[in-house]
Amino acid sequence: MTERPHAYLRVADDLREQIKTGALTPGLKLPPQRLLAEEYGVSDILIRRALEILRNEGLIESRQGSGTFVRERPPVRRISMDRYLVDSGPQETPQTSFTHDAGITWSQYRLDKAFAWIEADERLAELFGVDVGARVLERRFVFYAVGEPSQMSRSCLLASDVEGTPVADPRHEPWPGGNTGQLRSLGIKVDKIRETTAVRMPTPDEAERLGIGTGVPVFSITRRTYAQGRVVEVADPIVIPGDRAVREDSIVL
Amino acid sequence: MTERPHAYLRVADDLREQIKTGALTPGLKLPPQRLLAEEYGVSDILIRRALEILRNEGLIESRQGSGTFVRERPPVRRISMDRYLVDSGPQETPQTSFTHDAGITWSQYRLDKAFAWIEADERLAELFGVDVGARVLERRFVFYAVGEPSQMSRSCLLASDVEGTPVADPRHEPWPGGNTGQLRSLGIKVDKIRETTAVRMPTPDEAERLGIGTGVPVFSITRRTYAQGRVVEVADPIVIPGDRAVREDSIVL
DNA sequence: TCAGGAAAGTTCGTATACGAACTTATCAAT
DNA sequence: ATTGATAAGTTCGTATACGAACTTTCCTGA
Repeated sequence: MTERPHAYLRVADDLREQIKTGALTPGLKLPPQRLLAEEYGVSDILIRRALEILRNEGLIESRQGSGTFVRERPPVRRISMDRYLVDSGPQETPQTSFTHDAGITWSQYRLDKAFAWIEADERLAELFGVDVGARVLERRFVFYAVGEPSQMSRSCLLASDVEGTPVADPRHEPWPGGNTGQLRSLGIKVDKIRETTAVRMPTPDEAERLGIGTGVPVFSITRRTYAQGRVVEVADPIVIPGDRAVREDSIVL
Repeated sequence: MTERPHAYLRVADDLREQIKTGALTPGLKLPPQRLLAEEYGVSDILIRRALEILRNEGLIESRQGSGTFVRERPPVRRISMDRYLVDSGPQETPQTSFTHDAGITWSQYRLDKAFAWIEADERLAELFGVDVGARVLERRFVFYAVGEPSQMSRSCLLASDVEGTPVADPRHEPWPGGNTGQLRSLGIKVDKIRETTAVRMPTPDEAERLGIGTGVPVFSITRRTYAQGRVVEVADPIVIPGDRAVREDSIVL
């Protein structure tokens, strides 16, 4: 690391180094900004800038009125397209794509849900391949694994497919077998799933619901579920905290 | 968007909105901070904070002594595992997985490279499935598409495979057909590729090389290339700016 | 006409300062 | 012993201020 000309960068570099090497261990509380300013011999505003940089990098977390802490690294969850195989497979034990990925059992699983009938806006209509204004069942979920929020999503189904069926009834969630299971109960056989994965910073709302700092990036996945050549389900977006998940993909040539 | 209690967030929101809606078009120069401060009726330091947020989001770019400009939005690049099919396919026109993804021709493609012989550290050894300390050819690349840096990576090959071959000679980069082509030239037939995709904030170094703000998240991909059941190449990490790329994946049930 | 340099404009680094908002620790009163 | 109020500690929002470093414009002089 070459000598930095700017004091706040030097401070940031130094603290980052200490965190990376483990001199500052996760969960540890940093000295108050007052002290840091004194130690480094710079004004408080430079300390604040340095801390903001580290906060953006996801290395630290500030709690107002309490202090600044080195962030804990939560366990990693592996997301793979294979999870959709369990949805459609035999159901010895109840599972969904989510429980599969999170590596948890049905009983450690919980979700918040909110159903609504809406009209497809431009984006949704394009994803579905239907006209704008088409009636759609919008289902918003927040998934918890062992109490920790670890995924939220908005999943949509066409009213023409599900209106008046048990699938449209929130009380049946969570549904063993997940989306694919639900669709199968309607006689719709899912044959292809496409996902578009983007990465971005969370909205303030997402950050709060997922219990992450606003400096932690997220996966934002758009999923299209196909059956007989048409789109039967659209999830847009599926939001997953980036600090506790990785995608796994493979190709055989 | 609800009313924000904090002035600098209001300013940032307002400017962001103007950029998103196109009221401020790419390339345009913003009013100087002095004027902005006056317009919004806040002190200059709040303007600076607001601008820093937008800079981190990759929306604007400040040139010292000159002004602050709305950034040009680079086109979105789609990353899919399909790109590895090109590598191994017939070579009518030279291509690599990178040119395929970026949707560019060979001539719009350029890369910086740096080769070195190193000894495998713990992580690398585990990825390869060899002993720590094994000799490895480390190749660092920065890929440019139409002049814009859009990917950087560290790709490693085992010395036992490549030492003394043309593949180990930097002058042969870029190699038509990419990694797979190189390995084929050594008589190694790639049969499987696995990728682990994480999302995180860029290191300061990565942000600089990729020309992104430190607030723009990146894809960090670890790739393992297999042939006959062993790992013949490891790319760790492949770093791709999150503001100009999305992953595309699909599964057929 | 052209080169050189000064002047103006601009972002950026940095300091001091004060109070608001929030959390934690302390201590007193019931 | 439990509760409730108070104080201390801490981050955060915000203001003013000055000069450094850099870029662009413009003017001067040959």
